[in-house]
Amino acid sequence: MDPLDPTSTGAPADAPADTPAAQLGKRARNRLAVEADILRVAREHLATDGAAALSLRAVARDLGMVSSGIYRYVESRDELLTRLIVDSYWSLAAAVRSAHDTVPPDDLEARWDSVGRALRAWAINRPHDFALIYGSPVPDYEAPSERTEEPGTAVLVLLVALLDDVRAAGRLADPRWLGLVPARAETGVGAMLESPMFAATRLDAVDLTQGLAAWTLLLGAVTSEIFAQLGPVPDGEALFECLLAASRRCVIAPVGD
Amino acid sequence: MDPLDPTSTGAPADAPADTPAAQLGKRARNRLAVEADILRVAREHLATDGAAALSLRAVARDLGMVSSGIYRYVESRDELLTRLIVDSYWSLAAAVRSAHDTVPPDDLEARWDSVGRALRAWAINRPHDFALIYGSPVPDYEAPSERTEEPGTAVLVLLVALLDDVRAAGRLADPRWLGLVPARAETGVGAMLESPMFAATRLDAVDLTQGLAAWTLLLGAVTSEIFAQLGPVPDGEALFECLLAASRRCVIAPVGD
DNA sequence: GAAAAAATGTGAGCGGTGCTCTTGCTTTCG
DNA sequence: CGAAAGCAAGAGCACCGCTCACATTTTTTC
Repeated sequence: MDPLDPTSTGAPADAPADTPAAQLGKRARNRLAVEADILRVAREHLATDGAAALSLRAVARDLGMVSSGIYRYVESRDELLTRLIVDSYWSLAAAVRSAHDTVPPDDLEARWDSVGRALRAWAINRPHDFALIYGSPVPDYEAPSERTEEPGTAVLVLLVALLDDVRAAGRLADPRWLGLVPARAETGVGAMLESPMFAATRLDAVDLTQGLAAWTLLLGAVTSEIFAQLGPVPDGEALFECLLAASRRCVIAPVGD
Repeated sequence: MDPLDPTSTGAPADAPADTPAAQLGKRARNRLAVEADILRVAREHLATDGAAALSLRAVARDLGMVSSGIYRYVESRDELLTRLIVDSYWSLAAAVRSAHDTVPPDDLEARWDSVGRALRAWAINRPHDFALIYGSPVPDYEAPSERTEEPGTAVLVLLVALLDDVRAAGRLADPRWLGLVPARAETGVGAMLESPMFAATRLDAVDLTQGLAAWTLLLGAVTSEIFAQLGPVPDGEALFECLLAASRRCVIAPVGD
């Protein structure tokens, strides 16, 4: 609207140095703000009432807009759920990565433990987000894999790198500890190794299966605690430390071995 | 009522041979039939659309009754959910127990494996029921513990007995295998041993923690597969066998040890 | 057997949901 | 400036859980 700004009619594409929002028209600026608001309010509702109770009408109401108005910004309830899921994945990945990056790379045990503890801490702080990505899938809804694949595997990518470091250091636990039958491991996960995720590694099917056992135990420990599947546990943190150590042993051999 | 009653899975309550129902008035007889019908139809809806999509109106419609009429038989939607949950618990317990009872009691490994395989098979056959009891809790609803506690712990009771047999046979895996710190295990699960569930056993905190690690790994393996947390896995059964063996090793020492 | 009581079926109705469509208005762009 | 696109608002549809008043039927009680 403002003709005084000669750049306003130019390509508002991107690559602004400073104040990117100022270059956009009031319409585009408002859209960004509203989209952010929707996600923020939806997050609040998610944290207080859970995913199933998430209501577009309620979000719109909180934002002072008419119920139908929110559909200008959100395609559907499922699409909002997808945004929240992607958001949660990134949040978890960031938490895990930042915790992992504070420990020295050569301390393999500490790296595993930091990932496990960060996962548990994140899940305790945001149980509904945890349920969103690791709980039962929302019925009649499946997240579009093209949007969730990358953030969803971010944590696994980090663990695969760690697993490869363990292998490179010759510290992989003896597969016989887990009673692993190589042939069965091969048929079970062999094809997974084709994934680009493992391109930079020298892991084989047995290594990967060990890693999956450790990850399954770790995630199972967090899931069990968050969903209270065992009822009230006296000291959840102590129990988790036990299970964390057990999961660590699945992949990393103790020093005196 | 008989917990392992096969009719609890939803078979229509036809009058048995000895016809105890014949002694009741037509009103009481009809009530039993309608209650069974409701549970059966609700099960079908649960299997096709999931728990979140379960609708009392739809169940009533399928039964040819007016939507408000169903409230003569069901207190609320949550109460119907509770019935389904209790039903699922018993169904799982029956499946696991019947599988377990077909193997000789002195074959400890086979007993563990049979439990694990029965759990997985049941979960694959009835994924929504599995999600109902081991998935994310339904928001704004918590199952009344007085109704779910007994069926919910039935599988654990069986595993605790197995664990105690493993201990009695001197076949418990070395706790160092899992890197267990006794003091931490004590604080973590010590108080759980007070439960009457462990009254007939001689298990200590370390034994129990080992068992919890095994159970967590086992349940995590099934959860991961049912909820497809790892994406498409080439051969789910082979992978499960690997994880099943790993979970078994958490509690039972291999023979040549 | 008649009357009272309890259980059951019926329909209207309340407030909530996701979502669509139409109607105007404002901003943006050629 | 005018056309096009984006937007707010409201009405409306079909569904949901749940309540209530009312008529009917069965059971119990006198």
